[in-house]
Amino acid sequence: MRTTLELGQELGYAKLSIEAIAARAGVGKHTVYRRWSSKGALLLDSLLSRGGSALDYPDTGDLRADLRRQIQEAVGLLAKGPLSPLFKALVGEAQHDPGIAAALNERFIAPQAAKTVARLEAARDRGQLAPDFDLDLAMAILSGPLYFRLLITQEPLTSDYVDRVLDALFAGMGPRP
Amino acid sequence: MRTTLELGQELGYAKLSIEAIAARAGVGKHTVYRRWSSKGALLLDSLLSRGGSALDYPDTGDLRADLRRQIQEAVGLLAKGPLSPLFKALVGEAQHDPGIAAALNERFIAPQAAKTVARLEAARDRGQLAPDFDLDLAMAILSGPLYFRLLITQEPLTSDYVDRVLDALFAGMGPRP
DNA sequence: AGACTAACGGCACGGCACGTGCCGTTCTTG
DNA sequence: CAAGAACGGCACGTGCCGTGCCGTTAGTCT
Repeated sequence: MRTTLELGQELGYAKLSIEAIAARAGVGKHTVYRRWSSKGALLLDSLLSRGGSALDYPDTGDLRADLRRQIQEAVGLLAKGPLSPLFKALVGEAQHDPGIAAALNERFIAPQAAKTVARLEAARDRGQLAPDFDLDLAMAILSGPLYFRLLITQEPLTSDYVDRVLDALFAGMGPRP
Repeated sequence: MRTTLELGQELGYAKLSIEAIAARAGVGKHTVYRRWSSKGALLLDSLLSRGGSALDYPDTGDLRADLRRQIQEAVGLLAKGPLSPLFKALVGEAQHDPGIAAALNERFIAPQAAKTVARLEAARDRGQLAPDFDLDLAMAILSGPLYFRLLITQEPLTSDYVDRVLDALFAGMGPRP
């Protein structure tokens, strides 16, 4: 997995081959195929083994600050760090490999989304949010524009942009009497 | 281009090969390579030749209804139609091919986004929106969650979901005295 | 301790699609 | 009507795929 990330950063996902990974790692191809059914599955595990756990939510009581901090951290890892191209390529791979799509969702997207929703829920329970607000939707409105920038328009994800999304979200989310 | 879409729907993008397209079309490979530099470029042109133009905005004066109608139409084409898997695969391809990413943006995403912004602008000029509202951001908040569902969580894009996103957007967008 | 077995690294193989030559033919253009 | 470009067809070398088959190593069980 270490070699996968190394070679992936050097060559890019498109030119990355299991053959080259095995050779560089000093390993037979069988040993790779025995554990991973495809290049995508290998990359998913490789990426999750790095920093997948680092994305935990703080709960300082200040919802907006907590959201901001966690998102900035995720953006730093997935959109700015050296692994960003590989993560994007993995999402790309998910578009034509249902197995990868399912695994990516199950092991990364869904847990991450659940954490966001849980944090929103905590805030709602404390009366910081309108009780009828759709938390899943709020999560999507928060994440959606960021992934949109990352994957579609490919513009840089500045922290200013994150703040603007947060502003917009809270403008429609605040406690309504 | 017709053969590309046909074969693409049959085999899926991953198994689609220029070799097979040329053979099915009764054409030499040179003839394909002369016009398109990659499978992705060919698919982009093929997709744009279909229904790319059908996504124009109505302007009935009712902003919400117009947005809703245009989005439902786009969703029908890109997320529900038979070309949906190919469109998703193209976005996937853009993740590791900067040329495709640029072309996709320039020829599809940006024009579409510009239309949305223009429609919002018209509404703002008529006083239907707060004058200080960030239209580009509004567009992203509208599109983002939809692409998020389409590409990331891969859940179905129901018209109910579209409506909920619209609701959320307008809750934070309405004219503020 | 020793025997058994599963996993291993290395190598070779057939298969496929890539991208690019070269052929002789057909179509377009001036 | 002549020149040249574009064409369909075919073949080639290349790279990686996924899978066999070796002989060796490492872990397990009694």
